[in-house]
Amino acid sequence: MDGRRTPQRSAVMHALASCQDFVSAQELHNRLVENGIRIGLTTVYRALRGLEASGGADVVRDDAGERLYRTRPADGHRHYLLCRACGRSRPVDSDVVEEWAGRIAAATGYAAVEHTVELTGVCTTCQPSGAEGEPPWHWEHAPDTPGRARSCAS
Amino acid sequence: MDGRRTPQRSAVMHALASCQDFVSAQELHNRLVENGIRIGLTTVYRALRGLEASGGADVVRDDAGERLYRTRPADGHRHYLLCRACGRSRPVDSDVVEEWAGRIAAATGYAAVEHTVELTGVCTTCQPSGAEGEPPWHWEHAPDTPGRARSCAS
DNA sequence: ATAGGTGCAAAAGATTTGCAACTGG
DNA sequence: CCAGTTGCAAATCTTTTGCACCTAT
Repeated sequence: MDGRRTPQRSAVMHALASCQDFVSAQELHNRLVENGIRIGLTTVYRALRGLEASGGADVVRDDAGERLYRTRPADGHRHYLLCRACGRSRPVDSDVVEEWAGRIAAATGYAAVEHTVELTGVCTTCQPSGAEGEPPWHWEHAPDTPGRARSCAS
Repeated sequence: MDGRRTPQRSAVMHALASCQDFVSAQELHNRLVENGIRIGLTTVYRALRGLEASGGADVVRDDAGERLYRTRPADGHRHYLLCRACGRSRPVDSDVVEEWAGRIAAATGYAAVEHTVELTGVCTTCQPSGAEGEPPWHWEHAPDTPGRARSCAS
């Protein structure tokens, strides 16, 4: 029901797991190839889709509509706070929201209520020290590519 | 700062406003054309992009990554609960979430924290009466197209 | 053996962009 | 007038699919 075990899939799962942040299918594919792993982009997409379906990964969409994946922590359902500058993400405590969602469901009578919650901001490391208030950049793709400089374990 | 006033833009704004639910640029374009309004799809996209930028409309992405727009209520920032069966949406009280987001921001030190919150479920009208528990459909595109039957004011 | 997996090239779709013609103020 | 708009066609870009070939089990 969940598929066969193949080197490619293991590679994708491992690559995703070793990177504690959200990555796009294409980024993941690049890394795999750079690390000498022969794998097709299509396969990466399929593997990620499988993970998503089986609940093994969380997904968000960046502003451009691209899907970003991240291995889901063992304890299930999670929401994240992403840094718009460096792309790093961290799970946040979302009990309040879970309850809120449940209350809405009860109050409205809607069935099978699901929710999507995403937080984005600029982490302390990325904040232009000294500059108060809002930073000049406005949630576009980073000027050059500092935002794509997600290191992970390569 | 917000552009020139043209019949096309007015048409888009009016069409969007007269439809109290989320619509895609393409759907909106279809309706406009069906109503005898000559307008290019490109223009609809541009008008919606403008509205989004000026805060005149809220945007969500459906499961296929398509952008759906909805006129934003006069009182600003809002979150919605969408029915996965009929596509209808309703604003929900999200003070709790707003506070929660603020708290997270303060606790983590992240700056300029923004949030995205989407709730989806099956409204009472669409719930298969008699059938308890989870409906058989699993958040795919509706079997045929009952979900696209958003009436609005045509 | 054989159902499932893989990868290439091509298809699909939504959104954007180049550009020449048009128009609100 | 003329900067801002429009709309068509063509370009982008991510994700999916057709298909022939491979490989875990």
